[in-house]
Amino acid sequence: MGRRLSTRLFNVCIASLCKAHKLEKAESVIIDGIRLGVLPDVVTYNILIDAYCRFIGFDAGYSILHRMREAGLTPDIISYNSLLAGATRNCQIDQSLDLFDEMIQRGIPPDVWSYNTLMHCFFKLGKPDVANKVFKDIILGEHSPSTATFNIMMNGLCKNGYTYNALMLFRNLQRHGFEPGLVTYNILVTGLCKIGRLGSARRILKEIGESGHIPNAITYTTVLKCFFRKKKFLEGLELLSEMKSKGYTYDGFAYCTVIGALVKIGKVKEAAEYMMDMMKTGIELDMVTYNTLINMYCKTGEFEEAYKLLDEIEKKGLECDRYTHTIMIDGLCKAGNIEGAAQHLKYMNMLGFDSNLVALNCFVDGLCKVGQTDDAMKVYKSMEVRDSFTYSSLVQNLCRERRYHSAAKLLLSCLRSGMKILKSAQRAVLLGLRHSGFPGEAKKLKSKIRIARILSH
DNA sequence: TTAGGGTTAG
Repeated sequence: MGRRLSTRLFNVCIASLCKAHKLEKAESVIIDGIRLGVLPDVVTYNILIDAYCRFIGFDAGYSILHRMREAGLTPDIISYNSLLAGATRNCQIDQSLDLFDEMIQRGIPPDVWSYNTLMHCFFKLGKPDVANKVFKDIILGEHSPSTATFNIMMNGLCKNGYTYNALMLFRNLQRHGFEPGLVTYNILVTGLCKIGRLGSARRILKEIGESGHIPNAITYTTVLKCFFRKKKFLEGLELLSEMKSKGYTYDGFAYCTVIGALVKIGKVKEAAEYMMDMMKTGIELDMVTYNTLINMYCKTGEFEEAYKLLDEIEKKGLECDRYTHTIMIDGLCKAGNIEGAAQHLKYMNMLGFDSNLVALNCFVDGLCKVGQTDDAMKVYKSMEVRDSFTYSSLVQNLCRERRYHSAAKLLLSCLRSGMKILKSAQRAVLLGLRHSGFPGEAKKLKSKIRIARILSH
């Protein structure tokens, strides 16, 4: 009894170290434990499999299985399901299928979790048809489906562009007595918001209330994000105050949504208030949170604060990502510090972030804004990949300098490459040509635009 | 052990 209890406590300790990403420490605790006579059991190894899969990779997780056998222990269904989850996280379907073979061979029959994970893997690979076959197999097979089976199915359908099918499945299940949990509702709300069906999303939100569930951070941030994306700022702010009046506690995700949205609509003062709130709660800042804050400081021109955060990130052992660099480059450009932006771009390339389209687009726009349009054109010509942002920005800036013929040329090459361009950029070129004494050119351009559009469809 | 929300540009 004493021995079992200490192994359990030992596993709790290993699990919390693994959760905190401290794998080396967890390993050294295991060694200490062995010295003290507490031997790792199947649960210990299962915790390690999951952590190694999550933080290092599938192969590292799989190697724990060997260690387990060497220690004289037999992997169980949880060991295999953790490995399946690891393979699914990286969309390694071959490894998943090999694991199924291995499980059957070793006399550990896959359970409903194994099939759920397999179905999830096919959805992640963008193969909803195969995923659907797995789903049918679960329904008709010997295992009864779990709530997660339906959740993974509905989530997979939404992510693969079949949100309405997910909604139909949901209604069908409800008719058969299925009682959705908050996760199910959130999956549907997310799916509907992603395709812009705010009305339907709101109906689901109402149903959540009627079902007796209480919407959580995820529900709110999802709907909030959708309001802001659809430029329904007023409704977004109303929802925000509703959340506030309900005494709703935010987490890091919710704070990022709110701060990001407020910065976007220029309400930086309010954004800063939310930032202070967030700091008070003592939330552990991750890269996304840092990026959100750096973006806020860049937009208010407080670069010193932004650089302080960059130092803090480094001290914490975190690594800036492409968002961080893009935010810095855009911020410096917007503040007119094109030199600083160019330097940061070089620094970013030095770090190995070599094909950052968004950062280059910001730089091109920044160069135009300080009147260095020819330099912007040079950068544009050197770019391996361009998108609708690149062209829209250049065309608009060329028009501002009354260089309508160059703008027209770029406009056409954009449309001829099958990309869209901002309507306002198109209008600027056509109006510019017309009003600067080239109405004939404008007319010709209009026809060319029409043909380019037809050909690109 | 599985599933859901957050950060960048015209």
